[in-house]
Amino acid sequence: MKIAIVHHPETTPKILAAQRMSEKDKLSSFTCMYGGTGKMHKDNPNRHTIDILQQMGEYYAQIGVPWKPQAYQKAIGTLKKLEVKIDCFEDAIRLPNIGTRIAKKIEEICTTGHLRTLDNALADPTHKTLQLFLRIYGVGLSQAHKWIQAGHKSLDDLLALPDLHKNQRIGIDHYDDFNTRIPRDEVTALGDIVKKVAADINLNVEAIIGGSYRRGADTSGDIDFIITKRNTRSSWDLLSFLETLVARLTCDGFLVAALTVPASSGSKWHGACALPGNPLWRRIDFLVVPETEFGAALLYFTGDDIFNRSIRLLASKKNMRLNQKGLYKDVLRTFGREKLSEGTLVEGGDERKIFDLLGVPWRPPHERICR
DNA sequence: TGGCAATACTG
DNA sequence: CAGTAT
DNA sequence: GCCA
Repeated sequence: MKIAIVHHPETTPKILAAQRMSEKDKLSSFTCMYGGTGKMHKDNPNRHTIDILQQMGEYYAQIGVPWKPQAYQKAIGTLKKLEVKIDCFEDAIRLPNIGTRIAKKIEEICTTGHLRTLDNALADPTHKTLQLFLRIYGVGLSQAHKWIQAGHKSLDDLLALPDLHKNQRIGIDHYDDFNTRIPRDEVTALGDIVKKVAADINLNVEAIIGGSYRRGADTSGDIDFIITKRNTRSSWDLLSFLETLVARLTCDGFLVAALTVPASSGSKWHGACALPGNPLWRRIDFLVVPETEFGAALLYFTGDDIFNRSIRLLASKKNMRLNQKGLYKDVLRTFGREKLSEGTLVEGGDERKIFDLLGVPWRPPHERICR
């Protein structure tokens, strides 16, 4: 007897095509699929709107409101790509990542020149103090609030405290240093010193500068080093090298403070360095990675953070997981998306392959500026 | 209306 | 663990 | 705050 093959409605070619389209549409909403150059031309017609929304987002971040800052960042990302001025609710609301609330604010900004909610917020003297304290390395909302609650108003007030944590004291002592942008040329010069010493210790080691520097920025907030060594399969293989490197650079007077040191199985070192003859302390981070994780580490340390979050979210939607060590597949999660299994490693060594496996078009670092 | 990245180090 | 950092 |  012949068995009739009946297409289930959802498997007809037409429907399948439609489903593929909807898959594609879903993916197109991920920032990482398009990236951005971050080049905000001085003539961007929305620069004033962007500036105000930026402050509004920062304000929410500073008072610890969850998720809104990210929403503002995404909205700003949309405006930055435009070449036309958006000055009314109707035009704004059509744009991706701009909903009712932000569209209203855009209209207010364009008609009055400012945002009343923001003006009120920034007029609050307590908030000024909060902003001051939050820019201390090692100080977050929780600590800043406690200090404000206790009546402290200045960095000098804090320096008089007997129970400051080690890193907090460094953060305050070098408050201005750490909050001063580093010109690209200086990052290059600082990097050359590290590279020279690294090569002197072990020729199989490669040290590259990631972060905003790799994205082509002309100033950076800190220096992010990714260090790898040929034929290594675990970051443990690099810990002794890192120890030697840090010792040598400290001895040379280049490294001037250690803020965090890797655990026995760890991989990151945070601290400060200074160019000979330059009194400014600069934040510097080392991430040591085995060759097998180099691509994932590079992706992670190149950022920007919006790009990272976007591509990691995309991975998780595909039942995968992306972290600084690699891309994993078959990750099991609960209905609440809580992770149940690590998944199996698919790729870690090659940055391009990770893009490919995720279906994300490769883009050079300077096109990963999404904020 | 629920989800929004994922992980390392300090105290 | 909560907090801070990337 | 925005989006699926």
